[in-house]
Amino acid sequence: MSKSRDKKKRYEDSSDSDSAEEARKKDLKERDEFANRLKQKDANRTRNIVAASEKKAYEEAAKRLKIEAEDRDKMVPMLRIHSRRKYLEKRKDDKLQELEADIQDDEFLFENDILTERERKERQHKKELLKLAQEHEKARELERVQRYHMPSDAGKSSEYVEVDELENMPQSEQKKWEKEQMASAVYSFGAKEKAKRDEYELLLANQIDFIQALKLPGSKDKEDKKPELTESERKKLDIQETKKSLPVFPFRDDLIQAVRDHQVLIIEGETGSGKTTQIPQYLHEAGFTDDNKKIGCTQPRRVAAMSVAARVAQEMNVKLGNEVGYAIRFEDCTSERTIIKYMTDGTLHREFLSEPDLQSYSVMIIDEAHERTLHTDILFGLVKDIARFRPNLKLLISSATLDAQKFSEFFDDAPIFRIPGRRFPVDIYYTKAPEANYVDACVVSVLQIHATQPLGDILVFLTGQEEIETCQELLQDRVRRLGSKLKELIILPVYANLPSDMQAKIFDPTPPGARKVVLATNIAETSLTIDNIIYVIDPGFAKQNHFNSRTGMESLIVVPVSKASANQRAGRAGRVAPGKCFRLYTLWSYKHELEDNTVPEIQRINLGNAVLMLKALGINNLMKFDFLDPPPRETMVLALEQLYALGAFNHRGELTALGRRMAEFPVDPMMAKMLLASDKYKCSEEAVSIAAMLSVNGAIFYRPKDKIIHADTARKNFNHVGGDHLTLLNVYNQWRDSDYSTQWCYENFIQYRSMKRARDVREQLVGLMQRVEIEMVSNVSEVDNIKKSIISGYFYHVARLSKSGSYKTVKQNQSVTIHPSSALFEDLPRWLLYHDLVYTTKEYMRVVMEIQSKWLLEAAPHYYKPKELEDSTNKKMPKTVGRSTRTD
DNA sequence: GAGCACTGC
Repeated sequence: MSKSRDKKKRYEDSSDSDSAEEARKKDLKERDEFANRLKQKDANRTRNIVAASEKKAYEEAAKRLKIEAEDRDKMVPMLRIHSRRKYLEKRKDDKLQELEADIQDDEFLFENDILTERERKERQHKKELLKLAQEHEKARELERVQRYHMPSDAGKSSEYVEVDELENMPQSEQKKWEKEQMASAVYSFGAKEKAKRDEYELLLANQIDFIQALKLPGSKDKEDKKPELTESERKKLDIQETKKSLPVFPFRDDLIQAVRDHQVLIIEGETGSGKTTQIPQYLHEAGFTDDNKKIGCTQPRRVAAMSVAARVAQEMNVKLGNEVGYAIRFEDCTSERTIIKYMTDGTLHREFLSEPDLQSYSVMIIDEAHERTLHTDILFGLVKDIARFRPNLKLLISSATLDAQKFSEFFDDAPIFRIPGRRFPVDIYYTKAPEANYVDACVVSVLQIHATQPLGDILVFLTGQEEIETCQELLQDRVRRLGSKLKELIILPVYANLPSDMQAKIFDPTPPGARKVVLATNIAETSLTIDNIIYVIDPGFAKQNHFNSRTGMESLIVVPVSKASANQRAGRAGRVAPGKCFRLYTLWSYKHELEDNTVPEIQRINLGNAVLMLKALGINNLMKFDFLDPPPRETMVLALEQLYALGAFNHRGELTALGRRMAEFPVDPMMAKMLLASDKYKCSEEAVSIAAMLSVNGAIFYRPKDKIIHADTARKNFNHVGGDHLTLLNVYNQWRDSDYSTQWCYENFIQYRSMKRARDVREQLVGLMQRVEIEMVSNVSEVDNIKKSIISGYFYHVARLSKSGSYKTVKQNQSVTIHPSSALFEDLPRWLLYHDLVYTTKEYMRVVMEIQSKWLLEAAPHYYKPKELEDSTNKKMPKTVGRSTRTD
């Protein structure tokens, strides 16, 4: 800690002369001039993109929604059965140790600091997490697998322990319904199990307080009366009928009035209420789009923004992209005529840079606010601020039930407007004792449901690809052994990295008499909605990314889910009919061990880019920015410190001309700096390609289990002596020379989907380079120049080989290792630049390249002092290290 | 000698 204080002092010492003051003034002037030029550009830019590129946008949207690249099918990784479990086990142990160490570090390093309430809570949360995980392990060691059983016949219902809340429940109808459900469930035990039957009990908890489905008014009569309607007329009528049948419809007039009366309104509504599609239309009909103003609505996901916009355009009988449009990254499907605009939250966040007061909007709706993405969290603070000086701007914050009160308080006690949803009740079952091994428990549960419960598809939530594949294997094996005793069971995996055509299989209708089991990651919690799911199995775990601002290291840990998340999962069973959710943990765990809500993203990630953006929007004191839940102070300090070191801020904390340019790029500040520095080194084409390749996280090289040797050989052909950055450049350039061929990717074990994405990112970056007035020039042969522009951004990420033969990061003195996938894995250059640090089995540097220490002085003279970069290992390297050092 | 939950600009 004292180290960082020294650092700060040093910055100040180096910049307090008169000439520095003048330079500062000049820089600020330049910055403002640049900002003005950008404004001018934006004003001149015609917004009528649709007219020119409507067809293209349509095609692209269709393509994106459609399944991508057929030949990815061939690249599907073969099932990785062996040693997967072992690997998982090993990693879990490591993660546990890491968490433990983290807590110890915390307590040691910050022992004497006065903790804020939040910091104290965070520490407490970590401790509880560790305790939980350890207990989970203990239960496993016991190997006494106790499983819950399916509901038996009604006569035996006294066998089930009723939970207190059930008794408190006022509606006896619920109870009655429940009994009926129990009666309909038939459970038959195997002969062997029958003896044990009495040992088991099912813990039956209360029903989630879901709102009973509203009845759809029958539209059939009316149709019969008017058989002479044309197809399109009937379609129109159907749309009107559907609109009227939505739960939000009866609230139309009250809602419009409430928006008129209040500037900020919190909309509390379950999914399926129709709020996302209807509210913007109501407000449009009520005249909120007069005077050329727009209604905006943000969504956390691209697909949602696109599909909702398409739906609303259809309902309003207009062409998508005209009156109703959407804007997402790489695609702007709006025009000057657009009055209802759907967009992703990140897009609106970016839009703030060119329109900081949202002047063109009369209403802004922030939908799905309870998901608490980084972008919505920042938008909260921004729109709250704007609302103060734009009294005619209406804000609607729409959220699921639990958070509404919190949002209301944040927005100065804004009124809450409640809209019922349309969802069927879901019975929740808990296990009596903690499950020892939840993958096994999932398999057993699936089979029990399949054997005893009425038909209906099953959704199982697991943490990742590995687990899903293990579970799939186990299930297939068991089903095969049971042979024809059971009905057909179709087992389908789904996770984000699965090729889209494989993903699409989960949407195929289940054949009559069969049952579908979908093994999914969190992707099925919000992003994908699968129809006909009646049963949900929830082990209660998920993977979560954590950023440690002290070490700058990221790690992915399996953690218990939150109550909100568990309820969201359960809700997936009640979309088409009453459902059942089997939780593989106890009611006690649910009540006492699960957090109410998932830790918001803003508290878990590196904030470099977010901080730069806010600064570019003129928010000067970020420590006082109005966050709904503020990020950890340390993360904030690290971000500010890095931005200062990069030259985005001057010593007074003001945004510099460089910083203003950096903010234009939707990338990490270090990468933005690298891109801007490429101008000086005349290699902007190369820098942009490298940046694009780095932006698709590590999913470039394809390495199927059965073709490891081929894949590795193919990969080595791309290796560049200069390091992994240049290897990536090689891959991109060769792909480009192949005319972006899919066949080329297949032959070279490269993932086509990732390359396509890199190309999209690259195109966008090139556009932005032109926007910040940088010429695109290519200079592939000048490798040192390319490296120098990378160093200009990433000088913070440097490690040096120590005497002991291991690497230490220069600033944090953290022990790190070259990742085995690196081209330099067997090489041990004295100075290394790494792209990122990730903790998996060890502390790894991913994507590294060799550098010369004198380049560091050139790139960041304010940051490194010559003394710091003296080689303490000037003599020969220890023999054990082997060949080394081509440095300096 | 390796492991990528999920979004998004």
